[in-house]
Amino acid sequence: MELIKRNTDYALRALVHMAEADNDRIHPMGELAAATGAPETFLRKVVQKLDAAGVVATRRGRGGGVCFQKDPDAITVLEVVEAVQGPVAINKCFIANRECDDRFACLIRSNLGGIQNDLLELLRAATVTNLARDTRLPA
Amino acid sequence: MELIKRNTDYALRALVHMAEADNDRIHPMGELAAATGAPETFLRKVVQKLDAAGVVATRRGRGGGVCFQKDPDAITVLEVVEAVQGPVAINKCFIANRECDDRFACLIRSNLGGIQNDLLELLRAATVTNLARDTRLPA
DNA sequence: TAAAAGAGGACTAAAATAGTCCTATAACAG
DNA sequence: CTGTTATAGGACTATTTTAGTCCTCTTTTA
Repeated sequence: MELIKRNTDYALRALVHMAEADNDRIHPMGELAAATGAPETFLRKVVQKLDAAGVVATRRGRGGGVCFQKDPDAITVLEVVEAVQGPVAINKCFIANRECDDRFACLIRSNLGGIQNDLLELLRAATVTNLARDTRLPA
Repeated sequence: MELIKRNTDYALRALVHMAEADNDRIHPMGELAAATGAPETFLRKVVQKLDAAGVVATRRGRGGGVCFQKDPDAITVLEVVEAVQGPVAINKCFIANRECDDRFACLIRSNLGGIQNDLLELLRAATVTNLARDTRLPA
């Protein structure tokens, strides 16, 4: 099981690519597709979600494309994952704080709830800028 | 996205149910299916994996069923998840330490690697006994 | 006003998840 | 030594999620 699906992976790649550009220029989809290795039509959908979440802004027409709407410093991995994949949970019962319908779901709540919180905290601690910095270092 | 799929959920429920029994008796599949709400034929498969992983032992024939092979104190959530669902990873590139084929996968490695480790650590910290204890407490 | 670019919806393909079913094998009671 | 109760295990099916495509529409600007 992977926490990060392909769409989020593409999103992170695209954001890191953008963060690595010296200036905060606008990046056409075609460029992002080439840089990330994602099919352009698919990446479009991913970027639309980042747009909806206020992470990036897009412009149509000639000279259009994608640029940051938030400072890459302030964009967390959790934010990207949630924007692109939807909510992250340790178990179904945690999504949107849905009420549990039996005691077993609540067993999950009581103890695994801590794990859930810690996991989200981990994902909140990493930002696009972190990732971009690391990428520039030698392997 | 849920970290814990239905099969693991059933496994945890069954193990907690077993841990709650006063004696370490043998539990027939039918009993476990009733206690967990899982379809018996499906639960069978799940338990087989727990057996293969050395978490429980099973006996066939009259009076047969399932019992702990390891102390429930020593059975971690990570162990159960891995036994039933397979490896847990933050991204594909982490499964079985597979080599990355491009720098983006390695971007994921360098920074998200820490998250991966922390996540596994979280799952290692919770045991079946923990879950069973919590379940007995009032909501 | 035509070319370049993203928006958005409907659609399809592939893979993972969740289960079912059927036959075989083991253990034990009588 | 055989019938009954129980798990083993493989093949199969259904459902859902993930991944991707395609086509038409709108926006932008040279």
